[in-house]
Amino acid sequence: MTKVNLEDLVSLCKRRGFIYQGSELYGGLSGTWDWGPLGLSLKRNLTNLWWQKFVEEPDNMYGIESSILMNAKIWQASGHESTFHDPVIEDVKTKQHYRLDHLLADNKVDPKGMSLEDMANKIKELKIKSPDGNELGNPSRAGQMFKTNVGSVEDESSLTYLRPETAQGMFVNFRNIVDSYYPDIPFGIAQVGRNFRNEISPRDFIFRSREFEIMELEYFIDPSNWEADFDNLRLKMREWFEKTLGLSKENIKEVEIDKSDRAHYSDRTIDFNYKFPGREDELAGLAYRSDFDLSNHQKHSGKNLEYAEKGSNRKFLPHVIEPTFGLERHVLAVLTEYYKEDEINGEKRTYLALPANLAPVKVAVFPLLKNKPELVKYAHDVYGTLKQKVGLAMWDDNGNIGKRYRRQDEIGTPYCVTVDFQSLEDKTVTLRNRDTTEQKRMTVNEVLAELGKS
RNA sequence: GCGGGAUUCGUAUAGUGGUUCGUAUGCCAACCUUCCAAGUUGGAGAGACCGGUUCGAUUCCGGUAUCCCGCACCA
Repeated sequence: MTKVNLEDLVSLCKRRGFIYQGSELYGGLSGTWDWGPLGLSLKRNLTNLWWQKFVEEPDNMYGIESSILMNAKIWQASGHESTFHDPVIEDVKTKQHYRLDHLLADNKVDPKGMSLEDMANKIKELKIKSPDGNELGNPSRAGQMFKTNVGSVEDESSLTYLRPETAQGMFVNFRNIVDSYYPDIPFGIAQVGRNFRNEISPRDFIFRSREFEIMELEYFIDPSNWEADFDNLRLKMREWFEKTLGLSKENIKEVEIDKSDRAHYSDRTIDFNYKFPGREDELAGLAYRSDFDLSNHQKHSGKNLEYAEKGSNRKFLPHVIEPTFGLERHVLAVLTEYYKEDEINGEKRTYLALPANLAPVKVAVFPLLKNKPELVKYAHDVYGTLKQKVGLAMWDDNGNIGKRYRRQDEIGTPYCVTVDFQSLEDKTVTLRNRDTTEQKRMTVNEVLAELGKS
């Protein structure tokens, strides 16, 4: 198995036009990434596959797209306004920052519900020192939500945030979906969207950035049998990783999150970790959120969010199971999984063994020789036909045939079609397979059939 | 955010207080080439940014930005 290191991936992504550093021309902006044509194509293919599997295939899923700017009250109700601003305190000597609430918890004080001042006072009162044994200074909050103002006046009343998660968009539309469709429980609301978090230190290429996309599902259930629903979703997620994306079992690890690390309202949370280059970390998660979100919104909005069961008098707040998928992390996982090296005639070859439904370019077409107009002309015709039918096709007549194959290998194009002299006589072309490098001679129609299979 | 290191053509690198910043590869063009990075010729392309020292700075110094490694943070 080929071992990948992150630098090789970053270099390939930049060189071949997958992913660039954000604002690069002006020295960059930490934690932002710009997607080039191939990266975007890969990302969209991935999103489409996800949408197909989790939204279109089942018949109880409702896809939505909620706005990034939302009423600030939503972030109060969800608890983000308080918990997404981590309280920290400074060691006056080392200038290190420590989590204020964690220090208190370590000293057997429950920080829940305490204001920043209360917590700081408690530190003074108990004469708590930093882990290095130094005095602690002023408390502050490490803000994780991007603030902005809606309207022309910039004051408290116009303040809101760029959403730090997509989930609330689904919860606040729960009633809309019920009113429009009145689906039977269980049903799900799904969306793919951008999120913004002012991370302290974005790291590891696109793994942790300040602006990122999440593919997410809120599955509304009857709480009486949540374990079964949870397990079904867990299996479905495994199917997605292993069957749809073809990620190998050894690279995916399910991790049960301990009660102490779980949100207090959750009875079960699983992380799906992937073996990224140099580290194993979270790719997706599955959390049982109980009725935490709906009951909070019911309380804060004052609106009744109960679901009235059909054919009975029962009314209840559905519980929620939430599968979450980091889109950029999926791109990184897929690149990691399919980055391969082998040898052809003693020369190293780098290629992306991407499944055809993920590959940014499905097929490339070349004339065997560039300086023979009749070859070029016919190859152009073939290219035109394929492009019309397949869409994601690429033309290349640069250098020699070997170079073109290698170039396509590196961006993961599964098939290359070459027009040679025999093509002019019998209208056949060669179809070259990326992974085996084998070639088969066939007509253009047969090529289309072959492409249609994958 | 803290500590350490780094930043030179797209990529990977070399070297230098003073003439035109070298190389490989990639890229572009021409020629050549009848299937896996062949060859020839030509071409474009670089010292992150802002200051300071100096007659002169890509080189030395400071700041900023970004990246990498640790810590911390996040999930």
